[in-house]
Amino acid sequence: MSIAIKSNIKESLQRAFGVVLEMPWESVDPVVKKSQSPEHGDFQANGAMGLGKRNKLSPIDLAKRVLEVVDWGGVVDSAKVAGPGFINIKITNEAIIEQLDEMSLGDLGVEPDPDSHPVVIDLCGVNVAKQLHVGHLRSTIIGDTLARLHERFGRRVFRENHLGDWGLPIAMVLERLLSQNINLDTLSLDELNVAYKEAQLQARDDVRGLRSAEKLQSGPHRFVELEEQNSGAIDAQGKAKLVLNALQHGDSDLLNGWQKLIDCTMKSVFESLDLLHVKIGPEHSRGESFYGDLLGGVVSEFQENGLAEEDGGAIVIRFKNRERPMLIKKSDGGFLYATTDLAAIRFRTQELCADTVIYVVDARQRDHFKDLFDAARLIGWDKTPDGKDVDLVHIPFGSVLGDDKKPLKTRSGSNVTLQSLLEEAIKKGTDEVIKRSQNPKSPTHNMDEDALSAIGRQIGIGAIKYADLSSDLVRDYVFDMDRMVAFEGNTGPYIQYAAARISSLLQKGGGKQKEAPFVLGEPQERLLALQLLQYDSVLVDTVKNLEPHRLCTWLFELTEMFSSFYQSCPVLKADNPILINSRLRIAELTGRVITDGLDVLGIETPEQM
RNA sequence: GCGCGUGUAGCUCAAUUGGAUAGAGCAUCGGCCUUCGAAGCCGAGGGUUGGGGGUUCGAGUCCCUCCACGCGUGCCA
Repeated sequence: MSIAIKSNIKESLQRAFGVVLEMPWESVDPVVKKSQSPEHGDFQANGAMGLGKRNKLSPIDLAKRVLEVVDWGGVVDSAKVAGPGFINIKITNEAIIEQLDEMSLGDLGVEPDPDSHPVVIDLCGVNVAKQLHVGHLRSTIIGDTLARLHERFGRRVFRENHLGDWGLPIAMVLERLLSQNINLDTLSLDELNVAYKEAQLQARDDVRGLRSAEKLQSGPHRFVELEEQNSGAIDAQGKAKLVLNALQHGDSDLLNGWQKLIDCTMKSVFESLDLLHVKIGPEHSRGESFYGDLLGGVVSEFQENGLAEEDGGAIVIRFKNRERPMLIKKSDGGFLYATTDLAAIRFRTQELCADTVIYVVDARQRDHFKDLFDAARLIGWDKTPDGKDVDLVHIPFGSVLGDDKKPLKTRSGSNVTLQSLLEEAIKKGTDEVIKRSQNPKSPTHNMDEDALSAIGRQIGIGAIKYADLSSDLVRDYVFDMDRMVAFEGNTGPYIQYAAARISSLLQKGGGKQKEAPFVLGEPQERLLALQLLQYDSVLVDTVKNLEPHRLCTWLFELTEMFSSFYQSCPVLKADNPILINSRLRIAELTGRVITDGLDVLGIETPEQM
């Protein structure tokens, strides 16, 4: 793969630097990178500058001497010293073709990760009794993409949907529904949600508390349920606490009702998740209730190890380098959200034995996860039972904003439900597909309505997901449906479109060209080939940094290069059969890579659109 | 107050982790459908990278400082 070419170049240079500098070659880093622009060759080595300075040599002289002794092993066409000591390297077409061949015959150059420990990804974060809204969008699709990315390398992944399914808020809504004699079997999520809000209001006695609660935006449960924060409403809360207490002691009637609330919520949630084309189902639900019985043990484990202390009746964990402690037990004996997360991190690292635990949660939870991870390190849950170090990672993504640059809301000020958002995107996608199918020259011309709307869904959803994943995750972004579904430029549909053109081309061209020799005559062919060879290293780079936008940017570049190639290099109408077959095979490989890459992003690739 | 984050073209965003002339997409302007899908291609203009200092062969990137905005900050989740 490109890795092979790049690592060959790197090793050749290491040995050459080693000879010139009279030092062990393994310790030399020639800093080999892909060149930014073709005029600087295919690869460049920047190591001569730093090495020259450290060894009191002129970087340019050093680079020149290195080039005098280097043995490239046949992959390099030319190498020149430029500027202050860059080495610009152009590789031979033969080397590109050889790697391309290998990539095409194998698994696109992707090498499996041998790590057998599972990866845990905490994502989605549904709250029982609430619809999914735009706040859940990012956690869900980023998390699913990171899961797919690891799975692409053969890793085992646990998608953990850490449901907000336990605690006082749930007890409150259950208490209210029961006291109103509402039939839980026929309950809709809308009704449940209304009851939830009413229960919140009932439990709140001061207007200021209500206002401040309304100002809070929505998102995954772990940072949104502050609506409970209030000082009064003793009565309603008192009743709810009785219900909670009975629940915790296993009252079977109440547990039965509680389960119905969950079923009601999740039925609707899974409909939305299905539309979103993410692999999250009932088997991924492991909510707060799962950890309910473990909380007391977690607290005492910290206490027994001298890592937690009593303070004003509460139990806190203190950290050396900061004032803020982590509260893990309230003075009234209750446990907190942090306690549940500690139980979860223990389960994930000690029971599931994951060596990577990734929390895809809003950036506002930074402090919480810093505390959580430090606490886990204090007690040793940063190692698996078999002694492997665990990567504990928080992916702090930014908020979704409306065009007023404030957290996205409807005109009436309520939260935008995910379902309505998805439906709008699907409608736009479908309208566009139908419009284009009117054209008799379009391959979609004779398709029936169902087929067209299936494609419209893939396009609309793809547009939303690509828009979300294609920029740096930590930044807030403005949700602009029109821009996302504009389908031009750096968008999901632009990439899908290229793949659709490729499948048409292959259909007309009579199928795949498995063994056809590659010919790289035109510059567009060469550029496309070099880009294709980077697929594996881009995936590695993306998973290493957990930054899906790297893959997006690369796929967009690949698509641009293909479009440019396709414009200037006739395929089926090329001069001779060798060229035709070569270009068909390049197109086919490009199509496979686009489909594979989009799949990692959780985006479908329609055959026609 | 303290902590964290963000600031790049009119707008939305990149920048291979310190590399060469800061790149794309929208929008604007100009070309290309009588050859494989124009959701496309080719080209043009557009920048004091929030300001100021510093580190070095080299800084959007690292350090200091100031500014603007956002978020968080002990018994909520």
